[in-house]
Amino acid sequence: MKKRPTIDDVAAHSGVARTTVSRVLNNGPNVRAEVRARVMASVAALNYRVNPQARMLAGGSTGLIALIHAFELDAEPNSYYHSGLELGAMRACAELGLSLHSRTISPLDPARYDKILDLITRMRCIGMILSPPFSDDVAMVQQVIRAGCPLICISAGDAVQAMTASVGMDDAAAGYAMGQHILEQGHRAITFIDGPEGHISAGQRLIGFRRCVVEAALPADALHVERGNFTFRSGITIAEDVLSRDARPSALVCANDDMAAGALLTAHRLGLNIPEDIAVAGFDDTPVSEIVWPPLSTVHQPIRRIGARAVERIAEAVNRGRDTLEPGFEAIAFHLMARASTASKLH
Amino acid sequence: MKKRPTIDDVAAHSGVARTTVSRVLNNGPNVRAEVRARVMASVAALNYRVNPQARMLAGGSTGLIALIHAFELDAEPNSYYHSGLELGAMRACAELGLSLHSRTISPLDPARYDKILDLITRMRCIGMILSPPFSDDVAMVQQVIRAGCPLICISAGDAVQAMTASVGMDDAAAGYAMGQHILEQGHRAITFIDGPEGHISAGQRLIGFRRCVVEAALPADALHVERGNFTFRSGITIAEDVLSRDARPSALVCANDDMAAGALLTAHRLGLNIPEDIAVAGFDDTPVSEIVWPPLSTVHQPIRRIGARAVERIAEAVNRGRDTLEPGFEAIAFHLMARASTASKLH
DNA sequence: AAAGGAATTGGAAGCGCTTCCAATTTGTCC
DNA sequence: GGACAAATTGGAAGCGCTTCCAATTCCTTT
Repeated sequence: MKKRPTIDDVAAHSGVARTTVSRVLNNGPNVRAEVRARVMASVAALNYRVNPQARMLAGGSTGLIALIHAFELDAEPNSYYHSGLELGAMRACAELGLSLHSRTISPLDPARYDKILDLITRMRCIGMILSPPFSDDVAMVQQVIRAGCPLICISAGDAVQAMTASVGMDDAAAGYAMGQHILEQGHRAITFIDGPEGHISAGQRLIGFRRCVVEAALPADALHVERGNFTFRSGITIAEDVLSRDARPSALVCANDDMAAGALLTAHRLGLNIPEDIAVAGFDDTPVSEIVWPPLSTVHQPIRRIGARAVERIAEAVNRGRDTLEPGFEAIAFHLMARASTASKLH
Repeated sequence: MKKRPTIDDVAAHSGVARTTVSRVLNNGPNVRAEVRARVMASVAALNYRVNPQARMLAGGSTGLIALIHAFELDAEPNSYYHSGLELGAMRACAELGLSLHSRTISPLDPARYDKILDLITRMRCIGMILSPPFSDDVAMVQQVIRAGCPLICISAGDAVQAMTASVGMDDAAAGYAMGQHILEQGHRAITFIDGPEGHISAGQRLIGFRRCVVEAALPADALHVERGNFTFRSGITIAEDVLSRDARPSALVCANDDMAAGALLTAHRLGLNIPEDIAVAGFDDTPVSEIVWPPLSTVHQPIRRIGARAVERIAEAVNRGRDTLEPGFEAIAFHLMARASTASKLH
């Protein structure tokens, strides 16, 4: 029932001025190491946590972070991906006393650059998060950086990674892990259904998967690739084509779960048993993967964690007074979820 | 690029003191109607919006709202339902300058009451949202109310509705709407798969559905009811039973989408055509409903909206200085999503 | 060893708002 | 019509923090 300690309590406890505590808290310069340590000790002793509201008020900052995602007619509007990203980002914002403004913009909107710049100029947001496919739009990234807004891109490609920070799961590694899993199950004739052309994550997943196959020294024709577009429908139609050929593969790996769900459906319709006749796997571990039969093997993409990290990275940079994030990619750990849709035919 | 107007700008513009503006903004007493109107006009003219951070700081309130959901082993941890509720609530909180603390508690935890009370006493939250099944735990509701914490329950039953406010979709009306849709398609032999025993929403859906059937003056045996438990698995097994009987129904209505997805699977396995041989419908409109074949007819439950309303209601009450919400149920509009899984056999 | 500068620390003003309390106006009663 | 209470309004003190600027201390120089 006690009141929370304030910065003044910390100051009194460590015998310095409030200003000095503030400096320590904000990684400010000009504080002796000894003093800094003493203040930190007091912070710990009193279990002090800054009041973000007071900080924002005094600092005059809006504390606003913009999360931009693309509106695409193809994709369902409440997609698991976007919700997860937003929820993760929101939680992190709440933790840090920031606020999140999430906005959907069409990649075809001619005014899209202006809209984004407006967020920076008029709404004065202190940082921005771009999700795919905006996270790979070099021109847009350039504009934002030039406007002096700390920017982090979700699952960006190489070009953007060289310009600013990016977070995401290591899709190539995930593809590789899936490759290992599939090969372990004894499959030697595999079809991989890729995502839409130019989609970074899908491309990386394939690259990793292929690398695994190549390293296993399988014949070149062990792996076939088809192009899908991430939708359930495309999973259905491509699987119809693939599974009705003479030389049917024994495993069908799809670059996301929705297509895998479609493939599963087609397999059922063709009277195939899963995984005995055909193993199926996806990527992302969206809720669908447990609402299909058999439960789908997939790679869990920690999308909320990714959203949260994006916010944290921006907050760190801002606290350090930087208006640009260190270029490079930060990988968030993924997990292979081996479920019944790929259970081994060998055991 | 202009700075946002402050309360002092409004005060100057309307020729009163800052204090008076504050009173108007907080619905305080002792303000002449004429003055109130003048201030409101200035607020509108300047497009003024209070700075929630400053308000919290000065008011000394934590601005914290607790969202409690139950941790259940059966349910998937990232369920669409919980995420949606949380996201909606978070957005509303952001809008209102509040913060949300969402917490999962096991309904079996012997310390669950203490944990909840702790949130009120120690964390000093200004309001609480209980989601099912906690929203129907009369003892818990009583405790929270007695602790003087404004409480709103999601989709509560009658007993709780008499004690505090509740929001949700009108499940009985949704059931009725689904009944109308199913009857319109010409079905006269229907099986309804109910949710777990005691589940308020599932029960209401059935009640509404049954009322529709009764009003249509169909014979008593037109509607059969089976008990499911909301899981995909239970949809599969119950459908196996129901669909392999001699007198197979022509429509299978499930109290949620997950069970409907299971039923759909079973129907495929049994070689039935959907919707020709058997129509299938669900409730909720979760993403699965478009990741199955054929796309599932269902009732869209605006779960984000519900979360947002819950927060708004608490904020309203708190602003008005009340520590208890008006008992009663607030219904959020739903929409029937008629898709291919119930397309008419008549047309 | 004295002066100049850099590094470190503290004082104090204010961010935009609520709220206690005092000041002013209005209404009421005999 | 004057005294008193009630209603209405305004002044001013903070809420917990950042930040400008002045004060102090510590090193370097020459």
